[in-house]
Amino acid sequence: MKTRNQAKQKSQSTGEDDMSRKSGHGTKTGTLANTSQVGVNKFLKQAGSRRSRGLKKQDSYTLNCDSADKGKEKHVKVDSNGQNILEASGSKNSSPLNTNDGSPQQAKPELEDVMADSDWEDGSNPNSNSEYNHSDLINKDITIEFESSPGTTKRKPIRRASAEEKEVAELVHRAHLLCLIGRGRLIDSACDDPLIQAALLSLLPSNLLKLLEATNLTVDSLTPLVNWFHSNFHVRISTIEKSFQLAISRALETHEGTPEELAALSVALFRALNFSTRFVSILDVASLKPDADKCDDMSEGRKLGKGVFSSSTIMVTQSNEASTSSGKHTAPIGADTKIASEAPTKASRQRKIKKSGQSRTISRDTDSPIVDQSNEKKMDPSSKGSKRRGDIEFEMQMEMALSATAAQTSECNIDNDVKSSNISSSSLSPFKRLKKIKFEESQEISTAFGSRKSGAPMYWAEVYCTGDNSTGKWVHVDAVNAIIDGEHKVEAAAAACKTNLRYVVAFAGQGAKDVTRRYCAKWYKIASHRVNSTWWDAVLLPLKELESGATEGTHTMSNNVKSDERTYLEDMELETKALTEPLPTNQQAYKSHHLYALERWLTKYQILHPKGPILGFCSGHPVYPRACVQMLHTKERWMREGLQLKVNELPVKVLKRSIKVNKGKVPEADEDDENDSVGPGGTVDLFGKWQTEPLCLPSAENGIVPKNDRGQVDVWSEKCLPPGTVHLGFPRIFAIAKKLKIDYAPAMVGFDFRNGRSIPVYNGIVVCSEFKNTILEAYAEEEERRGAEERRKNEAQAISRWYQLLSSIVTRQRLNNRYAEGISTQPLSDIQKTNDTFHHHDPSEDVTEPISDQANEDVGQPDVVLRPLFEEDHEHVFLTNDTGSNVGSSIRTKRCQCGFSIEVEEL
DNA sequence: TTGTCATATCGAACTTTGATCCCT
DNA sequence: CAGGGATCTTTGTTCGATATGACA
Repeated sequence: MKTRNQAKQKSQSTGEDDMSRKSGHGTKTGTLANTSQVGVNKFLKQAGSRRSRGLKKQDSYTLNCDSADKGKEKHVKVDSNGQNILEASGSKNSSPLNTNDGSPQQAKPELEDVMADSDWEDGSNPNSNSEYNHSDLINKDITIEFESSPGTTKRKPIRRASAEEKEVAELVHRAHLLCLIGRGRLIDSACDDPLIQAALLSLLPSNLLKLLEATNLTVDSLTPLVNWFHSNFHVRISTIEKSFQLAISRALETHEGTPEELAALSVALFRALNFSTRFVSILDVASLKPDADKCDDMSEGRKLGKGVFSSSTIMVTQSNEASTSSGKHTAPIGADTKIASEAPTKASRQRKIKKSGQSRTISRDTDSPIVDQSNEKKMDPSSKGSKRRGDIEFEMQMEMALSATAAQTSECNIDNDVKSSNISSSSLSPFKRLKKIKFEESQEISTAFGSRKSGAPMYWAEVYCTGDNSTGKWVHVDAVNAIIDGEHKVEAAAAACKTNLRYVVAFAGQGAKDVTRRYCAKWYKIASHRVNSTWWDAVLLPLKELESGATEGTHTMSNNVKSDERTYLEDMELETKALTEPLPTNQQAYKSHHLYALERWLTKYQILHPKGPILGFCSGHPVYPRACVQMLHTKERWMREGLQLKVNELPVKVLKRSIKVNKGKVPEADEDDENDSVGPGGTVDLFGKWQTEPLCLPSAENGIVPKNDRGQVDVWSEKCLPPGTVHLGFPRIFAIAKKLKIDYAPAMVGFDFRNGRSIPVYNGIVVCSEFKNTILEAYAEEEERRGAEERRKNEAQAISRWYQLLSSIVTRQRLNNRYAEGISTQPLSDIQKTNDTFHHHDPSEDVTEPISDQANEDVGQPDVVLRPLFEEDHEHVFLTNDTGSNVGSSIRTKRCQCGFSIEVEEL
């Protein structure tokens, strides 16, 4: 039975649940394999339902399946799970059409269940008419009617994500995070490769090698090194090698590589020079919110390979849509409709982006080849020309990006304005060129490349600089773009490329540390896009230790700051940053801000206490620290938390109770209620936590359990137990207490909703602690007795059924013998033979033994009872000693030799 | 372009302490 | 006739979060 309370607990403990599973002592079924399976199943199910969502929109579809089942018309019905279920009219042996979705191993009974259980949407299907002649339509084309033509479907159906979809999105998010952490560690360890480090050192000009001897590393001393790296290594888009180790070696050889590889090389170089260096990466992870990928987070789709098609295919198919789709796609109407309706908006959006100049950069993404390949695959061979033009476009963009980054290096002024920091004046000319090309090209080549929000700084290094002062700090070094100490620019640059800066993780020594705070000024914007921090912290905890262990003192030993202090100082720095976020300028940001609060955005059950200090003003409204926001509850609610109100506390807030609650009960009083609802019973008094104290219930005295006015104890938690009492949550235990005449109270543990009302749920009893052992012992004894009794009953029933079975066999044989002479007498002789072998048993011997023993050793007991069956006109005779009885029970089983038995209770 | 506001919608939380019939 | 067990049915409201669109 699921009580509301339990359900609530379950929902609240989702985070911990995962943690406990992770640590191995979770639920019984919480093995890693099971957990994974559950997650994967959800995902697959989700995928299936997503695919069919388009179909679901229509009422029902019919299609001709000539190849599959010639001459038979099938009605495709799509159930809520996305499985296509076919009914072949007039044919019983129809089988599910083997479409892509749905589970092929689905058994037939299940299928029937699905058909029975699913809510069929009523469709105006003429074929369902029994008078309908099937042959008439066999060769006719099927017309599919859309409710509105694709061109006019402007308004998107607003469908909000369900809880399940959210859960799946979160699972994907988590899994993706783990993968990206794994990737980061892989790269980090590649940066430690001594061969690569040595090779890099060998390339370094001698003047830069002096850095090896540098005692106090400063930001300025890094500049020539970074400039050298920037001028010697260049960005290439694709990578050929599959292993990162090989890829980085190749990048080292060719002086070209993906941004990821180059960033790794820079890290390796810094490490070769004995700098404490981390490899830092933005984890561009799949969105935590369902369906966010397709609208605002295309990079995530890109990373996952999920959005790749949705972005690239549309661009290409847009032009060929008419020619390709009409012939092939008859079934997946919904999907095509969706694409068709979405394509224009996307294209326009991308054009918008381009116009605003945000497509300045090249794709530095490692996954770009995937995108390109998929583009190629999706493209028609005939559209090869457009691909070429795409290449030209891409080259242009690359050139543009390089010039842009070069310009950035020279004049990296601190500018919060995204556009101005990214598009320097020198980069305008290639941008114009690109625009011109785009203008000249027909729309079909369009934006396949520019659509991707690429070019965001994704990888860089952090070098620990002791500098002139004694404290030192981690310095952002983006060698690929030749930016040093530009941590404040990262957020803007990422935002310009529509990349969310949700997770920035620094890797070192196989460990990892979340350093998002360093780069993120507006935490409130990303907070809701990050996973449950409990889980994330638990994941990072061991990695953080590894990381801090690795970054200790690899630099010169002369610095004053010790390694653990270094970690501590950085933690403090990040913490400080977290606590000193600037006040947002828009009011809505205060709604869910973790640091600040406006009174107007407080919820019904919240209050400011104490009301101050005022940290500032936003549009004239005072801003208070979020820490002053306190939750309010009713007296009863606090009781559940194990708290009670202090004496003489007045409610800090009084809410009007909803009128409608009483409406149903007192229909006559409607008008009165509406007019004046503020009565003593019409209000809810709310109290803050500061008005409460630990619950102090009357303690048990003289073996009497203090009960509430309902004669029970509400056991919301252990805290709610009166002192000196224990909760014994066992079934039927109240009977023991009753029997022993020990005072007890039923333990109510929650409510269950049935018949539209809440029903209390009880679980065991509450008794005084001194009786605990007595009751438990008696309970164990009683349960044992009950168990034995149940066993005895089961066995007696088994025996009885054996008797009945064998009797009926014998009877049947006898009838056969009598009325069907000559037909297979063999079985009878077998049975008789069996009987004969047991004939030496004396029936009176058996009854002296307990029945349970008989049943175990000699289940059938046919020898005793079968013989009399052959006698005609049998009357049951219950011998006085032929009874079985259980010790301590007044029930006796009387048994006739024929097998008939009856239970009687002796008075 | 961004912020604000209104509106719509969904999910979550909260609410809260049986009645009746049938069999033994 | 008492007592125990099975069965009945599956609320309704409010609030918060979020998406969307209009407008400044």
